[in-house]
Amino acid sequence: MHSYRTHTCGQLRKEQEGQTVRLSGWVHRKRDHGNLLFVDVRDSTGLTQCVFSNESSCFADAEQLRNESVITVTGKVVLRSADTANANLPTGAIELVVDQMVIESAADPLPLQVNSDVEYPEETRLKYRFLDLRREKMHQNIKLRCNVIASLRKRMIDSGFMELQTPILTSSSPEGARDYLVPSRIHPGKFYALPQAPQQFKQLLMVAGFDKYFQVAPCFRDEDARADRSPGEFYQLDFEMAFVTQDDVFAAIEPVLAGVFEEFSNGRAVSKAPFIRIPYDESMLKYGNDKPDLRIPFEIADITDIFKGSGFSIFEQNIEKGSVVRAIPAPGAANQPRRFFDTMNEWAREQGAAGLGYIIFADDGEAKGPLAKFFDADRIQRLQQTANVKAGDAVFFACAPQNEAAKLAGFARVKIANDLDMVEKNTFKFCWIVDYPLYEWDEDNKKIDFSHNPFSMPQGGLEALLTKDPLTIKAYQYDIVCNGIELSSGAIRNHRPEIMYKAFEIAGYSNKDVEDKFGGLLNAFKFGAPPHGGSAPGIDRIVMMLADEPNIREVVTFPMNQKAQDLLMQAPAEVAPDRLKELNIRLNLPVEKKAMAAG
RNA sequence: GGGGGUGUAGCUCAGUUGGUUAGAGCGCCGGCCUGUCACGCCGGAGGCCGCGGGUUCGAGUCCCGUCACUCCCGCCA
Repeated sequence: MHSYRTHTCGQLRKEQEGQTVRLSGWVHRKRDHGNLLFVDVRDSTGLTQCVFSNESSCFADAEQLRNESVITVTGKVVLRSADTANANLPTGAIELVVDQMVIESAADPLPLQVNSDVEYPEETRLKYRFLDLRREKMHQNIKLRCNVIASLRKRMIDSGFMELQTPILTSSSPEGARDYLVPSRIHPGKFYALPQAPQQFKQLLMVAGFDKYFQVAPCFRDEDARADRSPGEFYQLDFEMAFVTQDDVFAAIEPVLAGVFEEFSNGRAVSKAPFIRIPYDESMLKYGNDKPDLRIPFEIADITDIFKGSGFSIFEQNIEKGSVVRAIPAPGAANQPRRFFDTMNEWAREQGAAGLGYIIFADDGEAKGPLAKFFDADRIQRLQQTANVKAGDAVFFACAPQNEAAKLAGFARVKIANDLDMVEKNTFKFCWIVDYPLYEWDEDNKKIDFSHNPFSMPQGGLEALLTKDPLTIKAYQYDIVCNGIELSSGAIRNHRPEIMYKAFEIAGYSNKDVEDKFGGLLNAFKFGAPPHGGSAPGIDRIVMMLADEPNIREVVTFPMNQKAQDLLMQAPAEVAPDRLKELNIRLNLPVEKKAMAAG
């Protein structure tokens, strides 16, 4: 006989009627009828109703059971009568009539209820994560995560990728985020860094001739958290391919992502490969950002020209100074109450804008609103055509310098869509954003800097770097976006040392700077490097979308809180003085922290 | 670093215009109950109303400060 169980709690059916079986699990819920007691016993696979009658020798013990205690019960599988069967439960045709019970582990009163889906504060959930993870929804999310990762792995391997590991203790990498540093004991004063991504290693693997690499890669970045961004660490499906163009990379990963989303979509629609491609500049204009939510059925348009000479002096003066005007349609909003428009204006001011002008096209086509008088028939027609609005719609105007106007219009588009409930539901809409600028103007430091990844191959190669205005050069750099969330960015890499030197020179780095910072990679490129490229979709975000969760912590087993603390394991923590001494580290804390440490 | 929101029982929340003894549901403890499956019924314990200060005859409620949590901005190529 098994010590703990012959079956799992989700397993028994009417076929097992009459068998003597043993189950182990948690007390999910107890229903005490005095001389008859029902206990739902739960494990990872499901629930089984166990019945204790007062004739059973373990009845008294069972009455004392608290929720979430762990028990092993032995008894006979009995068919439930028609009026007592539970059709909502997979095991509802039977029940276990218990004659022996062992309490494996008694539970204290609970800080959060496992058998309920009531909401608890983040803090409680994280401190008692082991209980939170027992709850139905979290349990399913984590199972989903496991299945998604297994599916990604299988699809990558079936496509000819090799899963390879790269170091966790490494050197500071060139990504833009802060590193997590690990002090070296053997080399006083020196530090390892945890990888922000295996970027240089995967490129080295290409130089090493492995052709197609992937990894479910942990990445570490010391940046502040967001709802869709774990503090500290997260996982990427990191991959890289040799001898590929941008289109080859897309063709390799699209079926993997589309396939995984199809597999776990639960009836929701998924974009078919190939995904549409939107140049960066176009995305910034039409959506106000580089992560468009294509579930929203309307786009932003530039209408700067229409305001020129309109007589609306505030906008005209700003346009003189270089501002642009962007139109954000609000389809069908003509009949919204005045409050809708006032609220949008207030919201815009909260965003730091001067406000949002608007025009309403009544059902009969008449233009209304404070700005309507500045629009003659010709302007009305141009506006309706350019912004794609008609009778019954409204349109908002954002007037500001180009980047600000784009950003405000982008936020307004999302807000309008949400407020008017126009975001298409039950669908995953993918797109690629392509043709990112290689450089951007760094206003703080008054210099040209890389806008994204310094390792991207410039479009036009060395020729472009030598002849074109740097700010007009595009890179073979791309993001994949789904429903307004950036899943990954990637690039065709710059594998030519002479192009790298030149690219860095334009951003103000000497050859020596490049050699000092990226010597390992650069050196590798001098011994026969294949052209290569790749990407790294964020796994946590993929699972978060498939689980339809608004927060990334809902799909991570043991996440840290927003302040990068692990409330369960009490990390980060102080360490013993002798450990610091061994590492040649002396603390120099700010005054108030010193006081706290001393106290 | 900055901004918004929240903070009342173990948990989820209510608490009127500032007014006497701060409530409910779940959980916990005790009692009753042989067909429940969110079992039911009766009873009980449990509160520095985040903390500090102020206004007031009187503060959970108003004001100031502070702390914690949370969301957002900065940041994250």
